[in-house]
Amino acid sequence: MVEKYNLESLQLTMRVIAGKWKIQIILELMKGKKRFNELERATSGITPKVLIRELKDLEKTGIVNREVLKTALPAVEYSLTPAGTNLQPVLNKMQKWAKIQGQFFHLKGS
Amino acid sequence: MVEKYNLESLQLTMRVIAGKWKIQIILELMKGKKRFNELERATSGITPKVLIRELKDLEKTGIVNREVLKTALPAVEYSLTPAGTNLQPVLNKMQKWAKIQGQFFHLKGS
DNA sequence: CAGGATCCATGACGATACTG
DNA sequence: CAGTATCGTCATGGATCCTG
Repeated sequence: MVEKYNLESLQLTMRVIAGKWKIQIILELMKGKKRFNELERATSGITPKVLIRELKDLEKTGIVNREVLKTALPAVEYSLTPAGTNLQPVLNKMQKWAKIQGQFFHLKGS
Repeated sequence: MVEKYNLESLQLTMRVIAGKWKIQIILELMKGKKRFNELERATSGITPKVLIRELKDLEKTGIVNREVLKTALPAVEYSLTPAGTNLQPVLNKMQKWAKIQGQFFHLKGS
């Protein structure tokens, strides 16, 4: 069945989870709350600057939640908002599609 | 239910349909075969160079099909491959998600 | 520990002009 | 009509170093 699409919201949705890091972070947070440095280690190779920017982006778009813990040392925990967990069906479909396309689907054979 | 995700294929899927033009083109082609200049008019504001590049990208990733017609004047028709039409469930879920997030979801309130 | 500043590389996207 | 060529801009991501 063909639905009625809103181009803008589709593009917005893409922007919100596209890029090199955002899905990685989201997948990581789907496992549960994570501290900043846990995320830093989990997404190997990311620099603090980029991680911060990505997290702020995800915060702005309502996908992750930021919580400052009142512990001895500064600590911050990130977690998914409902909007974030609602992304699962989207990712499921994407995953399914990729699996179906299989090996004849690969970028930059150029 | 949480599925097992493959990060790389998720990112690949995103890359394949992300950007300013690709979804527009795909949505247009979901209506049926289109000639080059039809696409050019449908995606208002695009320049030939960019449209070509986007179409080639979509061809490379197996999403669109390019067919040269043997008419008096040079004519080319583009259409979706099965892989292309298979994107519908993905877009449906994205659309649904965007709708649920509603107004409190907007980029760059910064 | 969490986050910021600065500088830099690259690729996406754009404008204009031109051609088989 | 369906492309190409050339040039330019800007956002994303990266490296390194610094700080409340």
